Amino acid sequence: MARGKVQLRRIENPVHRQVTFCKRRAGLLKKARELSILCEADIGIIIFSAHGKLYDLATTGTMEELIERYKSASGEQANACGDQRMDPKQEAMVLKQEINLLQKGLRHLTLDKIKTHGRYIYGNRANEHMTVEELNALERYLEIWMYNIRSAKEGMLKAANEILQEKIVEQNGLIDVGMMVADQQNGHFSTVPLLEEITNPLTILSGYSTCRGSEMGYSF
Amino acid sequence: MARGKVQLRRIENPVHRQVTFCKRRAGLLKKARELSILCEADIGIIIFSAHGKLYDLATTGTMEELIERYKSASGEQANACGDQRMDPKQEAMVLKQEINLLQKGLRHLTLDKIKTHGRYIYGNRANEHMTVEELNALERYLEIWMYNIRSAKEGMLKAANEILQEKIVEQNGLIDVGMMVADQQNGHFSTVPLLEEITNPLTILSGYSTCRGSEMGYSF
DNA sequence: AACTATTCATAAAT
DNA sequence: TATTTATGAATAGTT
Repeated sequence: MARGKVQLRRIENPVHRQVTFCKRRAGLLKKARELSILCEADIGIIIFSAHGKLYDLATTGTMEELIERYKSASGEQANACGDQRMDPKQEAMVLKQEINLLQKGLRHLTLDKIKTHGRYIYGNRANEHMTVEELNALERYLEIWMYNIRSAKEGMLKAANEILQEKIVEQNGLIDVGMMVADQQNGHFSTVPLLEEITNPLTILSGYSTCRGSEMGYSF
Repeated sequence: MARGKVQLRRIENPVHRQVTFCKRRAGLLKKARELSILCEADIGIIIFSAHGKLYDLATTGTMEELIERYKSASGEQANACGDQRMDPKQEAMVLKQEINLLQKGLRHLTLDKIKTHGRYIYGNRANEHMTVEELNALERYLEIWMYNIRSAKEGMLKAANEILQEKIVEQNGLIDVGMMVADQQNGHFSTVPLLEEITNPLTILSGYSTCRGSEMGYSF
């Protein structure tokens, strides 16, 4: 809104994103309070930050009361599970099959947990069984998935390290490193290693590559 | 805001009040959507007009899910993780959330594969991003899942072996053992650990707890 | 519903 | 993190 039009997509720079989150969150809550006063509306707002922190507002009474009111007010329509999904492409087919597999596995797992109270007992499972074929397909799938998850985390860590490096180079000195870290972090980077430890960011993650399931033969 | 500063009190004129309610309500929801996109926040808004009409918005999943998440996030007090199971309704919620997480991860993975043709490139992803929190949750989930899959397969192998033993005792000879194993496995059991290696299944996972990202202190 | 004149919100800089 | 400022957005009052 100021100093340049804003693009409606995720702000990549984590510092900018955090600052914007604070400002706009405050703005949103202010608008909600105004609306509630000007027009006699009862408003509840729930905000989870990307880190999972909760911010909320209830302009009348408590959030719980608003939630109850919401449930009775909204629960009047058909309770049909609106699983509105996905692209009308042929890719949807593949996705659906994958989801089916995942959901079958999920039921499998969940039932296991319930039935055994945390202790796994083979053969004491509910009536839905997966074939060895399905288990193997799922296992292969999860391995790929896991690998990608760890790659994603690695990528994020690398990106964070690059940002840190830039900042450090910018300042051309180490005196302020501690301050910079504190400044950058907004409370989140406090445990990032110091420069000499992250010259090669990948080394931080070296532990991952040695315990990555798909590369060990087996895995876990 | 325009043509005169607004007083922060109930608008007396009912027509003005209604018009303002419409305009500002739209503005509030727009702001919420923007914030959710720009900063990867999950936002739920409940608005009751003065006459009790409900307007709502959930930027992620359903309002019910956000409410459940709100309850677990705000009521972090007495919910001491006694594994005593919740009511079926709540349990369904948890299940839904798990499925959502899985599906989000699934889209994430699928898009990655498409976009990069097998090579992972951080930052070149489609518009759906997962937070590190979500990635960690998913990773933990997949680890458990994978463990159970392998336990299941192990159980099957054990059962197969028992059948084998019976057969052997029956026939009082060893000639057919190799065939039986090959038949059971369908070529997929080759990487399953042998029984003595997994007497205590938890040890299989012990390596992970030391290299799991969420326990390394990096929180973004 | 449109249209402005204003005020407001806020991105970037400090 | 707080303040400042230039600028885009939201919107009150009008048509």
